[in-house]
Amino acid sequence: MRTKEQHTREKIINCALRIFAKEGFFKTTVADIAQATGIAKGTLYLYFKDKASLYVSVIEEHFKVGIDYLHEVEKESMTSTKKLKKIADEWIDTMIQLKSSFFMFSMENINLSSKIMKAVKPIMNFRLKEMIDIIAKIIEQGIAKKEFRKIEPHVAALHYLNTIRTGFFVNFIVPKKQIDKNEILELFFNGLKRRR
Amino acid sequence: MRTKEQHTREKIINCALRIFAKEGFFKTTVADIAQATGIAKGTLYLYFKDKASLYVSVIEEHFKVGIDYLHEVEKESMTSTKKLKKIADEWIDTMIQLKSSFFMFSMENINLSSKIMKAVKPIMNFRLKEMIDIIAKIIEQGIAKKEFRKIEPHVAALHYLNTIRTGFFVNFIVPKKQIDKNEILELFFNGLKRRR
Amino acid sequence: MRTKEQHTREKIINCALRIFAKEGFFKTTVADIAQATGIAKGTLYLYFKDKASLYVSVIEEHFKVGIDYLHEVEKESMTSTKKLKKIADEWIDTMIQLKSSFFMFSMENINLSSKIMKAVKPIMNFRLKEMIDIIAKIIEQGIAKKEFRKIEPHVAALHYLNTIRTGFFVNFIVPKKQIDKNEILELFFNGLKRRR
Amino acid sequence: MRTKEQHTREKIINCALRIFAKEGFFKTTVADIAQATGIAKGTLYLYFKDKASLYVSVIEEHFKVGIDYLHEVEKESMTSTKKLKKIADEWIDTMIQLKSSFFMFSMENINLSSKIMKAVKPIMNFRLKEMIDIIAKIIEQGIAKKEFRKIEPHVAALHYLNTIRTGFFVNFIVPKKQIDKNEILELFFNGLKRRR
DNA sequence: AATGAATGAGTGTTCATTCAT
DNA sequence: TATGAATGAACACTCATTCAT
Repeated sequence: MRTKEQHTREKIINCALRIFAKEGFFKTTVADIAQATGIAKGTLYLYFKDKASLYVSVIEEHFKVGIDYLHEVEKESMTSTKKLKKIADEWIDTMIQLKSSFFMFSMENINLSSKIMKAVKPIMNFRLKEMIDIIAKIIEQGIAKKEFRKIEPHVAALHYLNTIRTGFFVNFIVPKKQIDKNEILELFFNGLKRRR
Repeated sequence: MRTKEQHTREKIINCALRIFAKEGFFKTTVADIAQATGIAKGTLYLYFKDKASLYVSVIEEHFKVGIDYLHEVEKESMTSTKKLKKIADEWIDTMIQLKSSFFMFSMENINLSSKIMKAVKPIMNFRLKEMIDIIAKIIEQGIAKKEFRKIEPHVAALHYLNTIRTGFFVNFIVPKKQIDKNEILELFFNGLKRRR
Repeated sequence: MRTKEQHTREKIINCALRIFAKEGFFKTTVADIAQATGIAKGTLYLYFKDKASLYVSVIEEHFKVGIDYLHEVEKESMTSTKKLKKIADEWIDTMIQLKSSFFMFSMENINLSSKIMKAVKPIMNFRLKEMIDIIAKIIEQGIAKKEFRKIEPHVAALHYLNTIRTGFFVNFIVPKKQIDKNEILELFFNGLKRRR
Repeated sequence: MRTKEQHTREKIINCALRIFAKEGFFKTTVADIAQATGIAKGTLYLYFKDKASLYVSVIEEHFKVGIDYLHEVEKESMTSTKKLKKIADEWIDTMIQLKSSFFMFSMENINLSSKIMKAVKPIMNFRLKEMIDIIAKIIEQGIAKKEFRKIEPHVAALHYLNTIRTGFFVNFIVPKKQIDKNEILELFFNGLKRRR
């Protein structure tokens, strides 16, 4: 059973996610988030110590959802290729909807020297490694089943995330609309294929 | 011949680049830039309308340098693979030095909805396309010479830029040196290779 | 018989006294007092209209205790000198324990122009006069019994309170530890003594 | 020659003194001080790090003026009694004008546990001791000249400062003019007198 | 052209107070 | 009676921008 408190907390995180994603940390005001959530500014501080903690919580939640999804798909009975396609499709769509690659692949900020980022960095790093591990596991299974050639699975996993990012940006940058994410994914899978 | 004005302008841009790269747009204060440049805050406004324009100028300059380098390498007589490796090496090193992937590959910000980004976006988009065109040209040459299989060169070019980005982040994310940029790049090139 | 209501009220006042004394009016939060009392913030408002009224009540109670004590000692059968010594000892100890000269002699705040102080001022004034009257009575008795020379008893009473204050502060300000309150009191009593 | 900067700084301190004295630290807003000084809020921060530093500066300045005055009077050729009377008269008048005993004798706050007071405390303590030393010196001279009996001069000095305070409060507490500052002071001096 | 003191709009955060339960 | 979540007014402080010199 969900208490009201948890509900409000989640509501704030969800609204904050959308705004942080669109505006970034600094342009986002606490007032914006409160208004979007339909609560008073002060109320937000009952749930989060300060703006930075909220940001960290949003990232943590966002990663959690992502990692849960990875686990879920990993357990399904499909070829590794299909699993990776499914995940990529889902995530690219999510990013398109949010209009932001946001945290999940926003490793940019990792180098910002501000206080906030110093707090976010270890969390992101830890979670990112978790993600990479799960993806690497899927890739290992694919190697075992001869779907892929023998490659270092962690390297391939990182490259996979990179490919998803490209799949998102292709919508904004490359003009011809006929290009779609499948073309980019094909590029990735080709790199993994066994040479005939 | 370079006037003093041009000299000051360039000096500001160079100092601003370093600070913007490290701190990001919002954390960077006009005072920081002025101090780093060794001029007064007010002076900065003689050269740039406002902080946002300075940011735009910094990006433009940064892209210009990048595009010039691309043109230069493109003209050299090497295999396309070697050209792309050379560029990737150079850029990853630059990013490591700046401790930031900064603009060049910071397509993230492209979706930020703030005023500044609205000004930056078309410029970045335009320049990014210019970059992609040159890289696509190199890839096309590779396809012609049977180095690469037949793929959409613009898509591959975007994927190439993302891969460079990943090659940079590997240093921060996966601390164990078992994964390095070359492994990531190799995976990318493999995706382009013809199947035997 | 004491109702539960009265009990809670008194408990709040006692806790508030300690906190107000240590932190002052503004640094003390209603939440602090509620927590120290072991009640909810809202409950406090069932007993006191607002923070200022609580403050006023605390002062009133504090004065009441002081005045009751004065009456009590006044009735005892001792020389006036002994009565005054007894009172001074008791009060200096209390202040040292509270680590604050607090209200009793904190006429400072009397000049603060804030709303709260406007409410507190007449109460403090009234009660202070009551105190001074009782002390003056003790002094008058001393004069009658030739313990003291003829002086205006109200003036002497005020000076007596002043002396107690000095007795407290001497602990914090004058470095040599060998000085104690008795030395200060001696200074006071000497002023009252008849010249031989 | 006084620079403009020094002038503004002093102006801020003077205005702040009046407001802090009347309202206390917490009720005083930075906006109030800025407005009274005739400058913008931001300008104030060019001269003082924050509200607390301004407060500290105000206290320091206030003590400086007081200590300078003590030194000045101490050097004059009068009896010690006359010196102490002169100082008391001057200070009580100043306090009446400021409508606040403010810092000089506001030893109350010395026990407040807030951050600000933690910064102020050592400064006040140090300056207070300086004051007490000068007054003690005057008292010692009085003892040497047989004006006063043998008493611990530092204790007497502290008591003297408290008496001045009382001399000020008499105006607020006992409205009927039957008690005035001179009566209180006389009582103090009597305590110092040698018994015939 | 260059300065840097002055500005004031904008923001994060606190906390006394209320009110539905 | 008691609660404590919710409120929002109030305030300290920052910083891009201006302008008199």
